[in-house]
Amino acid sequence: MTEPARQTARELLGTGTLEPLDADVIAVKIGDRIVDLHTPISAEPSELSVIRRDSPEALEVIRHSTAHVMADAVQRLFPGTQVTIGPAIQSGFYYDFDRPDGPFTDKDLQRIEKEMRRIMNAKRPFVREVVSREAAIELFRSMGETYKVELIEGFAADAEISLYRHASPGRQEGSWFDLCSGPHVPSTADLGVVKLTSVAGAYWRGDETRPMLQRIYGTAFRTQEELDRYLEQQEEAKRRDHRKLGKELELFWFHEYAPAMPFFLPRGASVYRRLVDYIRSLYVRYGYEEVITPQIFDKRLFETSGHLQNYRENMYLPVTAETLDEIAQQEPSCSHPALENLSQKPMNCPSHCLIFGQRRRSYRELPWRIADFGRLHRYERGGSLHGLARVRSFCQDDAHIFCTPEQIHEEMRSFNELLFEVYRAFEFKDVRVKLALRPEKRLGTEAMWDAAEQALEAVLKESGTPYELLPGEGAFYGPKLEFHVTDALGRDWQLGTVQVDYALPERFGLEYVDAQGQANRPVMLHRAILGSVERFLGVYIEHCSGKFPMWLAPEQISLLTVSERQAPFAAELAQKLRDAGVRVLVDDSSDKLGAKIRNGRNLRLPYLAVIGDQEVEQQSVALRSGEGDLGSVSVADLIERLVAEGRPPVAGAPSASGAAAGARS
RNA sequence: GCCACCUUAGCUCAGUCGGUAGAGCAACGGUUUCGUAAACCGUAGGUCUCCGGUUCAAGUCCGGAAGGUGGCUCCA
Repeated sequence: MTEPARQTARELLGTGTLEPLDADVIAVKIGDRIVDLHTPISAEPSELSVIRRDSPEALEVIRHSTAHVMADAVQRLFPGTQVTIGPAIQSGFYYDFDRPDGPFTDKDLQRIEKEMRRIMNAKRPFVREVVSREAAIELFRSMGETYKVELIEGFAADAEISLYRHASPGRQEGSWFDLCSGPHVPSTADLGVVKLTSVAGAYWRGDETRPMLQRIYGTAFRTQEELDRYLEQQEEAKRRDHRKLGKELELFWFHEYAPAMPFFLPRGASVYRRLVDYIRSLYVRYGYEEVITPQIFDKRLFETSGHLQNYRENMYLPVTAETLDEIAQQEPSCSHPALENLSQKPMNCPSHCLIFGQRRRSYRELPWRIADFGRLHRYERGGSLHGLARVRSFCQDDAHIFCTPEQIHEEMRSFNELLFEVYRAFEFKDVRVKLALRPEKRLGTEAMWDAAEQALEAVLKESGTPYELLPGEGAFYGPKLEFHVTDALGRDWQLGTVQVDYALPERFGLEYVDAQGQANRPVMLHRAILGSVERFLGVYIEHCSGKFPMWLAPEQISLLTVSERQAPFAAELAQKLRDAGVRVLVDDSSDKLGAKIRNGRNLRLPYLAVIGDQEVEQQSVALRSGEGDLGSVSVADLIERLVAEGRPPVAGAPSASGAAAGARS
């Protein structure tokens, strides 16, 4: 900060070497960094690009400044409330407060919003000020802002500490200020429209051992039209919500007697089964075998695997009546060890280790890929449950690959190919890859973790896949590659995963005999493509808005009669279609045609076929799809068409997405 | 788990100041036999999530529980 060349962007822009400063300029960009007009920088004017109020980057700055105005309003209305942090986020902004009087109500939000408008209407400038570390700590301490003091104390020794002030009506110029690195708009006049959306508790620094703060979420846009468009998008997201569609389309259901454990109704079970069958069909090509394993195990299994030591809080520990009686006899106040004699499995890997160890294994058997669609139970905390996306009872398209260390690379490559073939088939385009590294609670040596993490990273680098690192997020037995997609509401969910594991084979003492007759330890890869079938279905329902493609739809077509006279023809045609393997409904109710079409459309059926006297006469149907009227189609053509379109992506002739991988196996 | 909010018919939702339960859709019965997004008439459907409290009286007010919804670092 002693560098003499430093000037603010406002000064640089004023020199005439760039575009002249006008009222629409709210910040500049240097490379990827957004810098406001208040902050001194050492840069040449040529390195700057101007951010105007209508540039996409401006929104972030506007929202951050709006968060400041909100904090100002809150402290005016609720004296004694401490401010903490308030960043701009993807869809708006939030600010966390410590309010001694407890949470904010919806009424409070309205008052705050009103106060914010008053402050914004005053149209006063933002001002940046640099202070020394000592002065900053002294300042915030004297104000009783203990969170800010804690923040400053955590900064690097050489960090520049800045305050941002803006004026609010009835106060001295610049009297409200906040510790902040910016960037901020030049003036409150540059802000747009604001809407406070919700309140929520949030732990200080996301740490549940720290105080619970009150978070207020809001969003801000340049214009009312933009805000309205955003609100409309939110409405659309709600219409696609899989929990809503699950109910409307009678796909699945929950009952409080089995919290977070879905019941799949006939229509949902139909889709579910087809999903699993599709994965099974791929396993044939990719060289997997399927096993079926028990549900409940003696606790010794999970002691061996380490689950009881590392995963206990997520496990269901079933108790039999007999066990309960024993407990009652031995220990009236109930003892834990007895309760843990049996465990519901939370993962399939331990039983697969048992199977591997069932007999002597040869190197000729490796890589050995065993798949399992067993039902798993995991106790998830109440607050994290969400429709089908996070449940306590589910099944994965799970498989474990036992192989030699040399085979890891090829197995990873082949899995990657399989996974993207599947994601392409479901038309998931924005898949994000994350590499989760060793967690605090873990098995195995550092050398094992080094090797495993490197193996995963190598495949990513080789294929040129962009990825993000997640330190500390790996499974307790190995690092993970995670494949993430976004739901209709913008939430991020992990679907597929692949994990390299040296630890479990070690704990189970697994061995294979190599070509020299020596015993060797295999490596184990844990992998899933859909991840949990439940979650996948939930995310996919939102992805396709409940309009399942032909091969997944519970019913592929509904035959709609115009009047009673066509009922025999419809019944006859339905039977022909069923004989050809088509899933068909008949609507020969006394509803009028318009109502039948409406009902069929609301069910998101791929096809509707209208049958009136004319169609009976011509042995045809008047076909329509989600897109609209497709005209008259003969019975023979209809059957052919539905059968062809109803095939899953890889069952018969390879589709565009299946062709590349079809060469393998 | 923690913070806030929600829970009334199968679904979506009304229910005023505390005075004893309503609509639409769906279901069922009947009438209608109809040509591209909702025909008409009628019937039935309720432990107002559960437990407790206040009150002459509770869907409504208070406390607790269960289930659900949003959120719990995208770091000043």
